[in-house]
Amino acid sequence: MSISSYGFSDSEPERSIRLVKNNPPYNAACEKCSSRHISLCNVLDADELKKFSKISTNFHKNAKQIICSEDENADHIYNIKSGAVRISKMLSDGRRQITGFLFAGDFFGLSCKDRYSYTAEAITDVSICRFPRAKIIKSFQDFPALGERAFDMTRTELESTYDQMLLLGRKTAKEKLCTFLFTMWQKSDRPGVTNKDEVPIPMSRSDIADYLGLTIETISRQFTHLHKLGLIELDGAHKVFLKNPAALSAMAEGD
Amino acid sequence: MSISSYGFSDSEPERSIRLVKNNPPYNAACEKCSSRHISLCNVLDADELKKFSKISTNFHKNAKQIICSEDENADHIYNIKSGAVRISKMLSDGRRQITGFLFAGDFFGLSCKDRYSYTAEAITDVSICRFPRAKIIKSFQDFPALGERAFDMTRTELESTYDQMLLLGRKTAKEKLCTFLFTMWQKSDRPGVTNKDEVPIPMSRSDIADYLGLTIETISRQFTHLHKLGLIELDGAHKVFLKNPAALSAMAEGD
DNA sequence: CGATGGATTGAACTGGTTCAAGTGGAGTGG
DNA sequence: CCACTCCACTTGAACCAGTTCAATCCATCG
Repeated sequence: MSISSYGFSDSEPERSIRLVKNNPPYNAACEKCSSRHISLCNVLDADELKKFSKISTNFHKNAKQIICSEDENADHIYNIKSGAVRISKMLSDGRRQITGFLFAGDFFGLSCKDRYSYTAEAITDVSICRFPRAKIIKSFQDFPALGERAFDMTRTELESTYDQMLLLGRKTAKEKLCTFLFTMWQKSDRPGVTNKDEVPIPMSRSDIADYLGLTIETISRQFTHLHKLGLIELDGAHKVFLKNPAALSAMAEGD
Repeated sequence: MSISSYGFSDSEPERSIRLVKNNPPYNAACEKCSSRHISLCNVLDADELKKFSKISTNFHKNAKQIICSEDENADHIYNIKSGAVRISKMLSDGRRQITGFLFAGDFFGLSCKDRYSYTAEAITDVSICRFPRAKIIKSFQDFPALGERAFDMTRTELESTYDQMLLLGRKTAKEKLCTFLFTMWQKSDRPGVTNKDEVPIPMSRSDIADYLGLTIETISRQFTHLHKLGLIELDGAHKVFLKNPAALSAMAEGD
């Protein structure tokens, strides 16, 4: 990617990948970087990558551990190498909104303020790559393509929050769950998932509820309802098979 | 602003302006640019600004006119010079979610892929500055500070969509309206608004409803309710006086 | 002055919540 | 290997915040 494009290429690979299954996997390992920093590093050549890697620290977190907290100093930027992370905000009385689930290849922490405005927690055991804020900013200077890439990903993230606002504000419980399941299905074409109907659901019902603005009971009832409609099969609480992705997608939009 | 900061300055003027009243006005005219492109151009010097201005086209839209539509080719990026604009998404059956209201100084169209993912419509008569997409991308190359500024504003916008997701998913009708009114009050410290309690509400009840994920009836009832609590005074449908901004703010967070 | 259309108010209704009672699967320890 | 515990998940039933439907109000405008 040249600097001139500034991330505004007409073709938008990561968008189409999100919408169409069986394209190159959304979260495939970076071809250049064994650490799977696909999102950020796939614009760098081998030499640049070597330099870039030096500023990072790799670490693990077990499921349920906090990676960073709301109001903490925003000193680091994180890139997920494996596992799943939830990003959430809380009201003082404990009501929670999960703003997104992140997977291998996604990054977070690139906030515009000096403190994080959200909490990031491991859903599963995760492997994470961390960059000091100051150093990655320097890297954006050293490798302009990297900054462009970050900008590009930020714009993609912003677009998807608009979709989520439409979901939260205007969709019914059934439409919300259909949207969630269809999106998870689109993202599920990655290493370790062989059956093309199978969708792993790493998060709890409580997480899904807080992501969709519903309660766990409603989530559970809607799962049962979709099962009775023959649209999904359930295998425990964390594995779903989509029997008719097209119908699910249509239902997700209210059709 | 130097390129090295890449928009990640520790101090965040535009954020604090959003949160604290009586700071330098959020939407003040750009000191360098009579056209009030404050958001984008205030990182440019006079010469750069002159060059930058050449790629833009100025035009007007009357209230209720469409500026750009969902699924239209995203050929332009827009900067609002005066007036108010609503950004919305629709479901096929007509349910609408307004993702944001934009005012003088705000820009939009930058997050879209090759097609706009939302519709922008004039709420009031507006004066707008339009940049061809390809040319503004070239400008980001010519004036790196401009690209950094755009990145910075995009991240700020992303942060505020997280707040809106918390509102849509987890707040009650009363909390939603309090949040809306308090935010409008914070933004209202601009030319033309003299009384510090006065908050102009340019949008209709229907717009507020679609922004907060409610119905017009609920909006109307909550206005009446807040009035009965003595927190606001109403002067017609488009002017509100906040009698106790602090209490309104607390109520907005559920306290 | 009547027509128009947004805003308000009232009353019935309902989708989703809340509260409460099961169910089932994974882990533990005897 | 079974019994026991734990906890996430499911299911049921009552409830209610916000919607829906239906008047009515009221400011603006030709």
